[in-house]
Amino acid sequence: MEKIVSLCKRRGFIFQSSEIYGGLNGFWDYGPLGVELKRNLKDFWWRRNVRERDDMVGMDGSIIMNRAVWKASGHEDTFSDPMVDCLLTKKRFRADQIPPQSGHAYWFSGACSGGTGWKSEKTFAVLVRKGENPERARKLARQFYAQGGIDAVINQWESLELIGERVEEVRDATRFNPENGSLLTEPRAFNLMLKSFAGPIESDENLVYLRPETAQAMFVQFKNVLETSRQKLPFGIAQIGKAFRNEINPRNYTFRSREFEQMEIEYFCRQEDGLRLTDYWLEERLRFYEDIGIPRSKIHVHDIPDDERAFYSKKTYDLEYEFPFGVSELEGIAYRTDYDLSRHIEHSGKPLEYFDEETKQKFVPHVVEPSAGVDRTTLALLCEAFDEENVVGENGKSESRTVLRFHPRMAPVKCGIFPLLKNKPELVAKAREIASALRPFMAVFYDEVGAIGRRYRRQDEAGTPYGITVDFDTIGENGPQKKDTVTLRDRDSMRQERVAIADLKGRLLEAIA
RNA sequence: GCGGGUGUAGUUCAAUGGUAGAACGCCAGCUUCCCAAGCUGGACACGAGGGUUCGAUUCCCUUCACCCGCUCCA
Repeated sequence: MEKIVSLCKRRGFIFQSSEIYGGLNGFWDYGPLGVELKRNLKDFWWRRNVRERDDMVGMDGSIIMNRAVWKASGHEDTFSDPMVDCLLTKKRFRADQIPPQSGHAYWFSGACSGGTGWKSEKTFAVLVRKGENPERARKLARQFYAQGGIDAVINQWESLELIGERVEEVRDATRFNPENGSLLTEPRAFNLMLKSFAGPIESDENLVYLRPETAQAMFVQFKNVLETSRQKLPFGIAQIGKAFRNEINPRNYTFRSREFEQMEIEYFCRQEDGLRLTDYWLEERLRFYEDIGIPRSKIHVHDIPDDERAFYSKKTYDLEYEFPFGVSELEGIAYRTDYDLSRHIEHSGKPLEYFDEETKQKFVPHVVEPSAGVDRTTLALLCEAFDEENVVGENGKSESRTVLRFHPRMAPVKCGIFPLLKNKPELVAKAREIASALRPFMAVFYDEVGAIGRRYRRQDEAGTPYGITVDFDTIGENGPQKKDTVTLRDRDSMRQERVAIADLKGRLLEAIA
């Protein structure tokens, strides 16, 4: 992973956000190559899921929506979890998941160490359940106080003298660790939605959230889209856009960021088709990953069992990729039943039902949601493409070549174009002419600096699948047969072939289609 | 949020309580140059703030960021 991060910085794929000010935890910028890679991914997703289908339409919702949307969706309540930590082991629990316990609470107001004169005045407590030995409380308390002590205290915690012990009978208490009885911290709220204010006054009335998912816009605009697009069930709405989550702990490079981009589909259908369509979308999405260069063998399909699924979901598949830091989720495909539309019907009081002209039935459509992470998939593309190979040169010396083996369709730059020498005006002019001719059709990169081998290697690190070199044959110096031909170099095999300039465009367009 | 580790050039790594070095990379120049060739020249760094000190990149404190473990991931 370190090598990939380093390459991404070196070649301009990904930078730390606001780097010159020390960065910002959980935020990243995409550089010149990164933005092309990410755009190729989004464009291909859009093409495959929207343009090439007649049962899908797109939309682009606003990032900030009426707060009522998040009340209805349940995010305002459930997206903020009060958390508590064990004072002894530091283990964290969700406050609402602590089972009520009864017994005797042993409270202590401090501890001291006779030999060293060290003293602590922190409050601590241990719950002793029925049948347990009270001595256990004192032992845990000594361990607790020793944590904050000096070396001599830590090493001889068993001889610590406890201060201010008192016993209290408690019933159905939720402030003790269910595993060891240790006192927990006060509950602290962790709201995962980022807040702002719409309007100049920072009042509760003006409070708004940056959306934690793009999906809700597609539910709340369901009726408008249905009316204007004249779609019939089953049909889908697709959207690509930014979402924000105040992650407690951003980790693993761009994998868990606080600002990220999603590609989501809400595919609306009749209830009886829900489960079948969930499986259909699973296959459809696996095919997509294969078509961008992530082999099926690297994708783990996780069929989420009943007890781990959200209560409204009847079926959920997680698609996970083998990242260097572990197998982690790229996409979730969830059959969400009619939960979302029903919630918005209930909260807005507006009719969002579908009326079937043929059967004269009115009902709330069910929905299948394939929801993919753009940044996660971009990272997967980088991880999948990264390769270091040993190359033995003609002089017999072995060296390492770093190459990003992107699928040509995803590669940020499709083709490098090089004059063999930069001090020969005819070569330079011809190479520039070829670059100009290709530029309207694909991302190309013209480079005349350094030895030709160096320029090839530079493009290898950028993942450019093809290189075109204009040499003395091209300008007809070695006879008319080779005039107007160039060498076309393949990134992966490093092999070259002679290709007529006239054939270049067709060859390349076919490869990147 | 807790615990541990790390912050020196684009990258990898040195050294030092008193002028911060190298390699590779990058830029310019020369070279009929097809797989990181060579030669010459050049730009670029002590994460930030505070303290101790005559003087701090070095010692101390705080903070920020990154990595690992835990936790979390409706």
